[in-house]
Amino acid sequence: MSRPKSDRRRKAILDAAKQLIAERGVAHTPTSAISKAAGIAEGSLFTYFPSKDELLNALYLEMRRDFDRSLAKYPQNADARTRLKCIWDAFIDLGVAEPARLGVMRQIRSTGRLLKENEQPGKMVVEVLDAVRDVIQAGVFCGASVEFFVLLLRAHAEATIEYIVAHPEQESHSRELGFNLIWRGLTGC
Amino acid sequence: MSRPKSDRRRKAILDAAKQLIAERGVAHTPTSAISKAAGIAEGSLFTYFPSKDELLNALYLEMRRDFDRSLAKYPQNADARTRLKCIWDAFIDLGVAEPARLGVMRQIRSTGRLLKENEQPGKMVVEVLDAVRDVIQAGVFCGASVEFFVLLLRAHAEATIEYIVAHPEQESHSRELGFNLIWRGLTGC
Amino acid sequence: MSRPKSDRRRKAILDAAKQLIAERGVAHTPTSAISKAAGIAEGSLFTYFPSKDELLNALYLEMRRDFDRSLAKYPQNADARTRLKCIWDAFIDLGVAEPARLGVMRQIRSTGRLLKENEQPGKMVVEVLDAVRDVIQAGVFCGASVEFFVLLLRAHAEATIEYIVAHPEQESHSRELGFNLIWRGLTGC
Amino acid sequence: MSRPKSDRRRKAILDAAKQLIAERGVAHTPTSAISKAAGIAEGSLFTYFPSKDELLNALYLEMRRDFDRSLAKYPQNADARTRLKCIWDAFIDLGVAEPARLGVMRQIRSTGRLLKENEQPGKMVVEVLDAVRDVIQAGVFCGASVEFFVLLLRAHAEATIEYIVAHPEQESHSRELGFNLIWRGLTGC
DNA sequence: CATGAATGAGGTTTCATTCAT
DNA sequence: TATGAATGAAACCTCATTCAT
Repeated sequence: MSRPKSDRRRKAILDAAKQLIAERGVAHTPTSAISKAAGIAEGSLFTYFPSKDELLNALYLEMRRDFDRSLAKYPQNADARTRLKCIWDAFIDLGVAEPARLGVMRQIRSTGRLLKENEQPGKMVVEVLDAVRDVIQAGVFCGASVEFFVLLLRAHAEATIEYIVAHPEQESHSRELGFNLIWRGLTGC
Repeated sequence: MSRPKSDRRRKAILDAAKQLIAERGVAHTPTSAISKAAGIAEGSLFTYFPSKDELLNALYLEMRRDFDRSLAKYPQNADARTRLKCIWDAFIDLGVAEPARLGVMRQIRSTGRLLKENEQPGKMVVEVLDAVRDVIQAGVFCGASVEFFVLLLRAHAEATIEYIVAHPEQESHSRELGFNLIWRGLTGC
Repeated sequence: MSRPKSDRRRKAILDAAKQLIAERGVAHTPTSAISKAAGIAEGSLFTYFPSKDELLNALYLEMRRDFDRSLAKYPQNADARTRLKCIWDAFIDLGVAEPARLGVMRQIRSTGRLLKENEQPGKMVVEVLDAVRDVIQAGVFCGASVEFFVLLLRAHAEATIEYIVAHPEQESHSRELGFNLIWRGLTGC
Repeated sequence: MSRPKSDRRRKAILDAAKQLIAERGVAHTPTSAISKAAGIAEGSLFTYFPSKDELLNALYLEMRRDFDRSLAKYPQNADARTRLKCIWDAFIDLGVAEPARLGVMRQIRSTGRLLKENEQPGKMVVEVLDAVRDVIQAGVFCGASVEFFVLLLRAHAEATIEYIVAHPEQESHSRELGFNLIWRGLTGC
């Protein structure tokens, strides 16, 4: 249970994995390639992660923590629109800063090998739920399922990121447009 | 003169592939499992598809044809809302009828081994572009990029399908809700 | 035991096999390629030859018959030099006319799957033995093994063919040179 | 730091390959048989040689080095006959010591998968060219192509080896006979 | 602990041969 | 008889994981 010697190495492995998976896909990223890219021996990888699956899980968890960290200065008491916009911006920022991230997370999720313990919702998800709940209660969709809207919101944001990555020159415009569209959809104004 | 290459077998292979990939992912679906599930010998798969990649391509193409077929009675001359709703419903119908479909298509796309010829847009994509163009020109987002909205629309629809699959009892409600939300977002009414 | 229907087809198969084996080697010449090149169905090949090995054997036999046929007008009663030169020329002619021949025969021999019955010596070999015997008895190597000299002679001739094929412009010269050299070696004059 | 790649194992693989190929031919020698005969796991073969082709290349190279090593004490400054006889004896010695060698080399060459870098001539070939050049210039064949004679010489020597292997009791006699014959052929004395 | 050679199950694909048509 | 789809035993090779050093 004692943490392995070097945290630097552990990070190097996760970084290498993230990059390679983004470039080539989980299926075409052997552990040997990861350890090589991380500058360690093939076997050493397994002193940091007992199996490839556990490495993927750790990577997933790590990336989700990034999201939660991005909400450090979250305006807990602001009105719903402000809070939602804050989450939206944080999400878009992270996605644009490292476009690989969402793709890698999706890939890992789609392998169906995420351990149960990693499926508990992160802080960002919780906050989104909260903000969306407020919005709904006030609007024409009052009574509808919060989970549904959260799903739509995430899909919306991911599509926005995808578009921004493909057309970086329209970043600020697209970011506002995307948010306005979903906000108008939700609230009618 | 000889036993003809049977369409039933070809279909059986594609069906088996679709189901197994949906359940286990492309990477964990060996051709041996596909041929076994299709009830044929391992080698026979390769008389129908020269390689696993070509099988995946054929599967992808087949599924996209389903989409285009679903637009058979498309009201070409109706107003934009009617047309968009028609596409929306067709998309949701297909997705709900076979939830695996979108996941499988995404997986195949993400393998990066789609042949070029399969990347030309299907009929559905073309029609969506058309309808969205009309909507935008009439609204407050006039001047914005059509591609962006199409991206958003697809993301929106896929999220809706995901939710319906998870909560089938709310199908018709969610379907309308999803469409109304994006429509309101787009048009303001 | 009844000979299969069409001799033309049988010949087509053997010709296709010869050519493909010459170009690509036995190991890289599947029966499917042979039947395709011969213009028949995959299965049909096996109505003419019960197995790939038997096809190779038949091909080998066929080629050896070419050698024997080339000795049709053999001057049985001429002096040893004349006879040996006649064999030499016939051998070189065949080899140069179809350089693939010797290579294919060697390949088939080296598969180690020649049936015993095909290993009996052809007419050419018999005549060579005879002629060489005469030469030896008259010369300084009197008492040496005939088989040895036959081996040397064949090796010599094959090397000559190889050289001629690579340098066709020196054909007649090389052909004489080769023969003179071995003749001088054998007889001293 | 870790278990070093063992030269013993590498040699065992090459030896196993040589023997099996000699017995059964390249085409009927799967890598699995080689690794089994070498006493290692199937996969281990590929830590020493990245592919079957590279193994064959290495084997070829190794065998050719044997030839060059056999010329260690080559009498560079002796007269042509002495030098040629020295080469002849070295060649015959190696061939007789391991009759498989020439056959294996020929097989590997005939696969057409020799890497380019392995096709540069070895020391033995160079020396033969040199010696033969001297002989020719002095004799009646003055003006003829050196390459041709080298070809003949090799063919001659290989045939001699073949005969010796089949009739070991006549080794020393056949060896002299073979050389004398080609020498007389070349020089007339 | 770090290393990288060793392992062997499993993946895709080929191909001689059989057999339904 | 001719056809070519069907078969399944290998073939070559990859890769997560173990283990000697």
